Amino acid sequence: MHNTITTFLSQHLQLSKEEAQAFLELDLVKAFPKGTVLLEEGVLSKSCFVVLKGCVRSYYLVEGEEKNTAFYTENQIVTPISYQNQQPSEYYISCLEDCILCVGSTTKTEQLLNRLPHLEAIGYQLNGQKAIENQRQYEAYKILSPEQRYQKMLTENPELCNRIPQYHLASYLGITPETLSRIRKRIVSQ
Amino acid sequence: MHNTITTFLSQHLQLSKEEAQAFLELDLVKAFPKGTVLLEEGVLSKSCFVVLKGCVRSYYLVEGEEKNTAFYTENQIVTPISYQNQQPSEYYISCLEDCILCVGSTTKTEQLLNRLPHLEAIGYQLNGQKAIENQRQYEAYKILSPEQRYQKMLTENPELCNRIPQYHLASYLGITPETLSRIRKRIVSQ
DNA sequence: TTCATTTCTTGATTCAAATCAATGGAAAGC
DNA sequence: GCTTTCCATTGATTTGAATCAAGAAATGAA
Repeated sequence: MHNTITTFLSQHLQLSKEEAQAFLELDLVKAFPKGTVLLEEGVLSKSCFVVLKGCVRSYYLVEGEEKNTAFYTENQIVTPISYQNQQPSEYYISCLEDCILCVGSTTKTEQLLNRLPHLEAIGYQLNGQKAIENQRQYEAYKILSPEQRYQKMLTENPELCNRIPQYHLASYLGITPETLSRIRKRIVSQ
Repeated sequence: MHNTITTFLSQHLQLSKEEAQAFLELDLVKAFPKGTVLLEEGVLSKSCFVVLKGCVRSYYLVEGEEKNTAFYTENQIVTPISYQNQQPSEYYISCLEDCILCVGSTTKTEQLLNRLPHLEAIGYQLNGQKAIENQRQYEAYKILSPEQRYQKMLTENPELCNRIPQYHLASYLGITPETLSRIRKRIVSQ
């Protein structure tokens, strides 16, 4: 387990051994079975997460329909808007698979920042990257047709396309499962 | 002019007089006539902007069609992705109206950060806010119907709806001008 | 293995927005 | 002023995705 965490950390943060140790000592890692709801609509988020193993999704509930907005897999950071702005969440987050997550809270983050002040600059960078990524995704969604969005997904995230049930993928792509099925048929027969 | 800048600054940054002075001394403010292209596809962006007066839009050129992705008006910050990651831009930015802009460059930003190191933390915050804003916009676009998107625009940004030609607004909303016209008709007759 | 549940596919129909085409108005240029 | 160009509206038609409705396949549990 410690190994998984340090692997993740080294990929993102270039920490010294002491620094990595600081992370481990905070005891942040927890396991969650498939289906666990990590955050509910209307609730204040107390935690952010890093996926060490498994898959997490976020989704809005609109007129009884779940609308997936993101999937998070190994080494990805899940920071609910509600966690950042301390407003009630507008969406849900739940585990698509059995998960092992690094769970962060404001107090633990504070402790960490106290021990490792230079992490603040890294957070700065991560926020900037996140802003860019969100903008790109938004623009790609607007510009591309459903079929093009699926093609993009296929090339950029082939593993995810196999890992996730199609109806979840369809919801994420903003189409019905039926339409996704037909798109796939079209692509195969070309 | 200086007044406009200091007004903007005070709204965002809570600067001392000395700090505000540092901004002014860098001579960042320029005027651009309507139609000026501030950034072209394929080009490396050398500048970021703050709109002091006027309106700026960003758009992709897809198969000869302009697809608007954002409008920026007074006091809004325009940071091209290309400026941040120093990759060729995938989209255009141009002036919808005659504009007065505060123009930032990497060298000027450096000078500023040298004089006012505490601005770094503010940039940190702004990045975080931007990330949230982008995410919300993306999710709203996915969840809402064209009509709902227009309604949202109307309530959140009524001035902009009057300020911008409808066909630009339609492009931004991801619909044709004809459809927007029909949506407007529907709403009025209710 | 069998049964049940969940997920995916296929077909027929409906519906909303795009497209095509024309007209009416407003702003810009002379 | 008038003309021209650009923009908004309206109508008729087409199109692509949603919906409705069955089945088929895969997955999981007993």
